[in-house]
Amino acid sequence: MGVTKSEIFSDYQNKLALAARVLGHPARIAILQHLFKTDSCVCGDLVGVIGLAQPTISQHLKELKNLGIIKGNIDGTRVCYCIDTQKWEELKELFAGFLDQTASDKSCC
Amino acid sequence: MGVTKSEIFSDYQNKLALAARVLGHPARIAILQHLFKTDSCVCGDLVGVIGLAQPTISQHLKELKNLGIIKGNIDGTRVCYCIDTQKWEELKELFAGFLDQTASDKSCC
DNA sequence: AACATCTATCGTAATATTACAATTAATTAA
DNA sequence: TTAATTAATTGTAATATTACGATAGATGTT
Repeated sequence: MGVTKSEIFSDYQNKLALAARVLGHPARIAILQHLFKTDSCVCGDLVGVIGLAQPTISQHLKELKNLGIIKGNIDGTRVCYCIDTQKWEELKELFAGFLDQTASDKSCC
Repeated sequence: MGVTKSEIFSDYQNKLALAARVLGHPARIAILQHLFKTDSCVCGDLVGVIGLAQPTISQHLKELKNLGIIKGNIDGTRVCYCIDTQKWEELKELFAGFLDQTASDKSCC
């Protein structure tokens, strides 16, 4: 065990959970915040800004890239990352659709 | 290692990541959807609705309760769960504040 | 070419998560 | 009281995640 039984859930449930899981680490939140803050794309200086080793940052960037919300551009020996605004909007809609649910007052608690 | 270095991140970053992590499992998404859908609070029939064993559901409910977004009410031998609407609004605001960020067009990618 | 710089990947250790069987605890029903 | 019902807890196995040292690969510099 220890493995999520994705097959018993809907595509929507899996998709939303996957996206939430990617946001579920402070380093990835910090990376995204930094990418939003700096107008120019950020490269390896994320390692300096956030206090984690280079391979760790690289690993987090990979997960963000896999989700699709950031893009990487090779620029010499450097790699320049930025938000994929299209995908970010999709992410926003995905979460909004879920979070906008409202509970009925018929609740027993 | 394998342990998140929470101490190097801000309270906001940790708080948001923690909340996202709780949403980061399809069973918990399914539980929340079911609680929203059924007007009356749901009890152990979550075990029937979702295809997981009772202790597993109980464990997921515990995490949702820890985050504060659901409440449990003891009703005989049963426990009745529902959304904590106040906390749900706070969660919505937390995510909205983060997701509403927009990237500048000065991006290099 | 030789060296420096930057990032990705590999390997691995420590820890966390997921799932469930078995059990316990609490309440209701007989 | 005894039995039945329901949910939480405990224990544990399988897997995933996090972090980083070491290394490789790619590009730029001298």
